[in-house]
Amino acid sequence: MNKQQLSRITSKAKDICARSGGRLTEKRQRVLEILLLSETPLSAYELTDVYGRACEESMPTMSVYRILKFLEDEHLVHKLNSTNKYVACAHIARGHAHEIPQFLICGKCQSAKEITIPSSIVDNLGKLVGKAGYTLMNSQLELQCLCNQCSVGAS
Amino acid sequence: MNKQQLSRITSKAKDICARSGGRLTEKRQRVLEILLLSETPLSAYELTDVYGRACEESMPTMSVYRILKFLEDEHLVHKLNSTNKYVACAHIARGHAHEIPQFLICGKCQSAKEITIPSSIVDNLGKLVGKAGYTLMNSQLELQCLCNQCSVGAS
DNA sequence: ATAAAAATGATATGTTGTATCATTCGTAGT
DNA sequence: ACTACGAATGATACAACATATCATTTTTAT
Repeated sequence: MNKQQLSRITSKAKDICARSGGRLTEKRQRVLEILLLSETPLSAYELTDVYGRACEESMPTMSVYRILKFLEDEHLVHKLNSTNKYVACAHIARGHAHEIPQFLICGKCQSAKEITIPSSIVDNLGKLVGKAGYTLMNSQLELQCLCNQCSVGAS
Repeated sequence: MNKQQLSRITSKAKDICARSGGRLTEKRQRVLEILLLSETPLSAYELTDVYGRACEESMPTMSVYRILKFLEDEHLVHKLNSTNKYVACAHIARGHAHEIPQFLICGKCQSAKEITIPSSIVDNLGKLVGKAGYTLMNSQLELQCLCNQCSVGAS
């Protein structure tokens, strides 16, 4: 991602926050940028480290958690529950309808790709869940995968 | 679950362990029984507490983790990654083909129901993942739901 | 009986996340 | 510009989840 793309995204992110009455402060923006630029999802503590090295000043982990919560509430960041790590939303630049995201997580290189599953599949899942006596509330799936690059290079 | 059912399951579990060269020791069996009898998934530390109260002797949490790992390896127990809790496999008594389980987790009462998703849906998911440049390695889904009982009683 | 292997205990520590109170920063109203 | 208020952040403590490592006990095979 180049600087122009990055600034386009953060600008869009500012709009999104403003529309909901929030503010994308400098620190929040920096945290978001770190996630946008990261090849892999990061834990809150990893983020703290990266922030400290990148910004010449450290931030308490507590603040990182707070900022992550803010960004999650704005749908700018998603948490991967299976790995306890955080990723920037892949849809900030375009419309950002914040549908429920699904993730493909490579078990080797840890990369995570955000995809949107066709509603037909989600509907089928919902029906199945209904038959089992439950109601689907949230369908953020996190699928353990191998990315093609890691598949090819596999020993 | 009554005593007879329980003993049928633990007997079956012993067979499963024996076939793979493992042993369902008394402590392992007790841990499994606690999970079989629990209404909800339990964390390792909750299990430690329950064990201590039920068995008149305490077990270090480290041992609980080891036993859980053993039981997971034998496919007698599953870990819910989204909640860091553990459940007994629902299929020990019958064939126990240990297919990949999926879970419906009630966000209100915390109950978890293990289901098997038709291979057609899993296949569709797999194709989708393939198009995105990944290979599906494991499809234990954990779906956040509301169970019917909690839906009805909802305020 | 004994040695080897498996299981468990004890202790320390690493990782993830929350609670709470203090302080700083931004903005609106005067 | 001043002030008061709320939002944001800092500092500190601690809770919950998990692993590393070495010691001890139990089981199994010879």
